[in-house]
Amino acid sequence: LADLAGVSAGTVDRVIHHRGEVKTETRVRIEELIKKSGYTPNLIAKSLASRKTWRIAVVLPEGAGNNLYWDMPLAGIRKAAGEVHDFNITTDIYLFHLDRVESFSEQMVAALAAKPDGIVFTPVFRHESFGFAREIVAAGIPYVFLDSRIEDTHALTRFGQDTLKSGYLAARLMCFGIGPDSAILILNPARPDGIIHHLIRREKGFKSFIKGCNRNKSIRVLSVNADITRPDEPFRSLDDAFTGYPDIAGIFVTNSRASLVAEYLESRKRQDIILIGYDLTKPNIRFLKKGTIDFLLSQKPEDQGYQSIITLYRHLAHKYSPPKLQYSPIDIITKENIAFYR
Amino acid sequence: LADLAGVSAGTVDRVIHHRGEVKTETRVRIEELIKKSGYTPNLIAKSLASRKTWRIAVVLPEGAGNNLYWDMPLAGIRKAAGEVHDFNITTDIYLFHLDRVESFSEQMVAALAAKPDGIVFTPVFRHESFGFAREIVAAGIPYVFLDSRIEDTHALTRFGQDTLKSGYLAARLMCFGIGPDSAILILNPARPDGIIHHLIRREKGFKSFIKGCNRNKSIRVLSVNADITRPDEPFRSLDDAFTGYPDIAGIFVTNSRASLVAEYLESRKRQDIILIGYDLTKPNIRFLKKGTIDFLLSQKPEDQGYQSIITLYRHLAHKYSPPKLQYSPIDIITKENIAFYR
DNA sequence: CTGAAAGCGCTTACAG
DNA sequence: CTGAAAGCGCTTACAG
Repeated sequence: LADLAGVSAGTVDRVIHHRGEVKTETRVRIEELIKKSGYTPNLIAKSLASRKTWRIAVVLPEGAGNNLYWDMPLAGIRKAAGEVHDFNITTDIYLFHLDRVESFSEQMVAALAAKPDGIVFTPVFRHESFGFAREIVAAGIPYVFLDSRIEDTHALTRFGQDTLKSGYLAARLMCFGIGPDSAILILNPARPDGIIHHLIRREKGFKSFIKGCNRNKSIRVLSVNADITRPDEPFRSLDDAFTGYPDIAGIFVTNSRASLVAEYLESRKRQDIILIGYDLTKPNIRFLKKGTIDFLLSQKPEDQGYQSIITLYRHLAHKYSPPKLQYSPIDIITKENIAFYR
Repeated sequence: LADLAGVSAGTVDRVIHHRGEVKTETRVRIEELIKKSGYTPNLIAKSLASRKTWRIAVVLPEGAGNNLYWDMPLAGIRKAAGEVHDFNITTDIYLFHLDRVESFSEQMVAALAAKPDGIVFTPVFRHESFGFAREIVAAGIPYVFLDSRIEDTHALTRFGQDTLKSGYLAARLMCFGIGPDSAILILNPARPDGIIHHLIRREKGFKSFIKGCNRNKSIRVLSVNADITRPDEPFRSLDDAFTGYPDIAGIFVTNSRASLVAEYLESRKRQDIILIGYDLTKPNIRFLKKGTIDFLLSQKPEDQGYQSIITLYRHLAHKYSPPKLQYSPIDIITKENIAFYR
């Protein structure tokens, strides 16, 4: 207690929190004392004494079904929620279905209706997300983007991956291992409504690196979009590609569905093909361990989820201002180091 | 407060902490209530109320001079120390010189003399470390190994890397990129008193993978120990190796001194050689960015330092028992993803 | 064996 | 503009 030096704790509190109602003279005196004594507030006591509580709403795609990816950020969010619970933070989670815009909108509306003090959400649907962001700004609520992101300068911060660089990195690995005079296939797993922005950037990054592939290996690149919602299309697309380009020696899958291609390669006995994909989903890990998938790039989704909550907590409780954009490391995972990333 | 159900807070406290002096009858009643109400103690309040303070002693090699590696765990330790400070933990750091056993012993003695409540140390000198470990056990102080480790079942936990697997991983990358019919050089940077145990294991892992190098590339492996404390020896050893084996196409350096080999390769205009090493030291990063070093494997030393303190805190304050052995992920770092690991 | 009181380092009304 | 009191959810002696 810095009140040993003149005034009462209440007054000291007022100057620390700039709550006015203090004579300039005594304010200055206390400020100097704080500096001189190297006073640093005890956050523990602060949190215990403050009756203030905060509610954070999280709107996230559901991980069930075949989109297991989304269980990972959720796990991180749950962990962080547990840790900040004693600091008077409660966390409410709203899950939506990735294939229905209305589901996203419903959950966002529900989250907003609860009037939270902070929001974490995944703006997968661009148009709608811009609308909601506007609403949230108008309500004066701080918010954080998780995983996806839209160009929005009002967000407190945006967690994500440098998608261009991640395509670059994939190409670097491919280029390192592939033999000369061969072809590479880029597979974009698409949906009826098109390809997600993310994947296009990864493809772009990949292509731009391959162009300058060192050691002049003379590599050709072709790229295919396969609608993964239609059962037979991926296999058929791949068969077509191999017929047209028998010298394909490497395949790059731009999202988490490399396991689909791995199944194909096994069925066609072509495990010699270099296969690179994204994300540590269960099926991907299985094929990585078998050697059918060579590399998986991972963006630490648990960590992103965890950080999104912690950042919001620090902002609410301690007025912390994070950098506007926070990229996760792009981990390179192989059969040999996967054991340490689980 | 669970005392709303019968007794006083003091009594509840006694049953929670098994402090005896409670009639069995009321103890059982309270225990049931705790379960039923889903009571979970507020750690914040607990820490604030408890007058107990703990001191942790950390004994670590000095990072100054040419062993910049050791600054990294230290950074993690400092970060953790800051975070647990409000939880009544103070951290004292004792640095020793890696090239003098006596320095290690002096610092260990000093650390022990302070009678800390927990100890983190790096048992680089095996013989002496066993002796100190015995002393610490006798004093009943919990301790944690950081980075290196010795076979000691009394340690609370040992943080480190699976050195065998890390050699394995290096070989996997080398094998993926190297052309057929070539030779690989393993360089062990040694000291006059021999090679550190660590490096031998890495070499062993590397060799065992290369043996089964896929696609039958017919690779030969030679290994060289170069005394890095003598200025000219590394370059001379490398010249000798290249004279004997002109088809060397890849070099694996078993510790953090890959930058030394990078300098050599640049001076001999042989940047075409694949170079794989360990640790994100400043010079290593520089050569990685230039492309002279192809891959660096990193064991998250900051994270290890950070975790060593947090683990000890959780053990002291909350009786947490960690797993006996904790391996860090082995990150694969390239020019393309280094930016995200700093 | 159990309760009542004081206190951890802060914040929050409420007097004056 | 400033102080004194009460309280956050616990722990720690101290009575009885």
